[in-house]
Amino acid sequence: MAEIEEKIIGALKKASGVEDATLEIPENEDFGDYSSNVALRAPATNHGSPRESAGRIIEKLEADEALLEIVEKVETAGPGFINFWLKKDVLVDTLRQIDRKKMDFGKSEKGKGKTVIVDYSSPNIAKPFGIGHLRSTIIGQALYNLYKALGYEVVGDNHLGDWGTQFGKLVCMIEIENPKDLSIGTLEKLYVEFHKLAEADLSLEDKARECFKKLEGGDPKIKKIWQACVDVSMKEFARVYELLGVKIDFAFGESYYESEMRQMVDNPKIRKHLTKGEEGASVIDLTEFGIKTPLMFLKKDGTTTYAARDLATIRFRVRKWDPKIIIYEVGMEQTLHFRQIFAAARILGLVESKTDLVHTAHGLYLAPDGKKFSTRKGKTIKLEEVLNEAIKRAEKLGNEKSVAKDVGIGAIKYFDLMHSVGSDVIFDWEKMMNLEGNSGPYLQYTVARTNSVLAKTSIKSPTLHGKYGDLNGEEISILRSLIKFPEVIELAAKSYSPNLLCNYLYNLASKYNSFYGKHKIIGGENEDFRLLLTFGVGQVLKNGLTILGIQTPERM
RNA sequence: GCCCUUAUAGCUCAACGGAUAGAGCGCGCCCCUUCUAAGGGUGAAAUGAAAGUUCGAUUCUUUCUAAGGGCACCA
Repeated sequence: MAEIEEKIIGALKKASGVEDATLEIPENEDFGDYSSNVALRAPATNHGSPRESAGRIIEKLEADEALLEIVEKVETAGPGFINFWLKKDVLVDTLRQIDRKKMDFGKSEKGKGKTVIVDYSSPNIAKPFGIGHLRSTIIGQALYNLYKALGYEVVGDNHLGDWGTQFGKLVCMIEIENPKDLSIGTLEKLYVEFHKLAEADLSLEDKARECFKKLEGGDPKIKKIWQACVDVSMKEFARVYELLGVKIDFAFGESYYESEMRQMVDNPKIRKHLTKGEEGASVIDLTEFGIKTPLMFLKKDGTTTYAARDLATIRFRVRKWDPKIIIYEVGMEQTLHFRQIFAAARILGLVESKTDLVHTAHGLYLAPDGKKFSTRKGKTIKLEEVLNEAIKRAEKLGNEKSVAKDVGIGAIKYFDLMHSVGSDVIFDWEKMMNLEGNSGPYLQYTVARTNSVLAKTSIKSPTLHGKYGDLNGEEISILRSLIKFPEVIELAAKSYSPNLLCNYLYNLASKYNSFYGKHKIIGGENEDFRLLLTFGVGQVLKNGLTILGIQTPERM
C-alpha cells in the first residue's frame, strides 16, 4: 500500500542521501516486492561501483528498525539494484484490509476537493452510433470511474455534435428530397447522398452553409427540422447507452453554447485577438505556441466553427466547475484541433495555467484493410449490431439472458480497454467477441469461480483465525499482486491508461487460476487462509472490473 | 509539401530508461472419479534498418524505410 511504499522510500532517502529516490515494482518476482535503482543512478555522489554503493546503502537500511518492521530482507542484485522483500505478515494483512474495506479497497482520498471534467462519448446527431464512438464512450467512462476512485469530484459531459454545417447539409437534403419520415436511417442516407451529389454539384456545399447560417440566425422552420433530428438521434443513443450501461452526467452538446459564443464575439478582450484571415474568416494566430495553422473562429459568412464552440465550452466549464483537469476523450485524428484549442484558450485567457487540458487522442478502429471507416461514405459498423452479436454469442454458451448481456458487453468493453489508448485497433468480429483467454469473460469467470468456492463453505465471510502455516509460491505471488491494486489505480488514472488496470487484473486472475488448478482450497491445508485469499481475489477483481465499467455476474 | 502518431512472435496486442521482452488467438502435446475446463500445464516463435546519448535503450535523439491520421470555412 501507499504507506508501505512511503516508509521504504523514506528509509531509502535517509540511507542513500538521494533526495529523489524512487521505488519501482519489479516485473520479475525474483527481484522482490520493491526495487530501487538509487545506487545506479547517482554514481557521482557515491564512490566505487554501483554494487559497492548499493552494499553500503543496504548496511544502513539493515540498521533501520522501523524499516525492519515491514521488510524481511534487502539485497543487492544485477548491476546494483536494491531489492526489498516485504514481511509475510504485511502481505497477509492486505487480505484483512480487503475484508474490511470491501468495495472501497483501492479507493483513496488523493483527489479530495479537486474537480475533473471528462468530455467523452460525444456522438454526432443525425448519424448512427458507430463503432468509432465506442472507444470514447468506454475509455471515457473508465477514466471517469478511475478519478472518482481517487476521490476527485468528477463531472462527465457528453459533448454532443449537434451543431454546425452538417445540419445545413441535412436540411438541404430534406428540402430537396422531402422524405416522409425522419428516422436515423433516413438521416444517414441523406448525409451520404449529400456528399455524393456535392461531388458533382459544387454549389451544394455553399447551399448547406447558407442553411446553417439560417439555423444560427434562428430561422424557426429550420430550427424545427433540427430539433426533430436531435430528438430522433437521442432516442437512438439512449438505446445504445442502455445496452452499454453507461450514464453520463450531462449532455450539454455544442448547440448549448450559442449564447456563450455570441458573448465571446462581443467581448473586446477576446475580439482583439481575432484577425481577418486570407479569405475573410476570423482567425486566431497561434504562432507564439509554435502552431503554424491559425485557428478559425468564425467562417467568412460569420457563422461559428467547431473551434469556436469548443472554446466557448472551455469558458463555460471553467466558470461552472473550476476544474483541475479537463480530459477530452477524443480520437487522435483531432490532435491538431486540440493543440490549437488549448493554445487559443490560453491566449484568450479562458483558462488559467493551474488547469490542465488533456487530449487522450485514442487510436481508431480501422477496417480490416487497415483504413479508416468513413461516415461520409456510409461505411461504418453500427455499434448496436456489434453489441447484440456479442450478447448472442454469450447466450449460446448457455447463459441466461441477463448474464449473457453482462458477458457479451463485458467482452466488448474489455477488448476496447485492454489496448493502450494511443494505438489503432483493427476491427475484427472474432477478436472483439472473444470469450476466452485474455478477455472480459475470463475475468468475470474467475470472479464467478471465487463465488462458487466460497458458496461451498458454510462460512459467510471468511476470516483468518490465528496463525496460518507456510505459504506456497502461488499464494505469495497472489498476495503480492493484491497489495499493489491501489497503486495501479493511481497509475492508470494519472497516465490516462485504463489498459494498465486491465493488464493488472488479467495478471491477478491468471495467478489465481494457476493456484486454483494446483492446490485444494476447501479441505486443503491452510483452509482459512485460502478461503480468505479467494475472497480477496474475487473482491479486487470485482472492484477493478467495476471501475472499468464491467459487470460481474454472481454465476456463469 | 508541411505537421502528428505508429512499427515488437504467423495474427492481435503488452512492457514507469532497468535485470531472462510478457500475453491472447492460432499451431504441437498433456490434465475433468477433486472446489466452475469460459480453466490449468507444457513446447516452437518477435523489438522495421542504421547511427548516437547512457553503467544500461523496445523505451530518449537523428537519419532512412513503411503504414495511419491531419493541414482553415466537416466535426
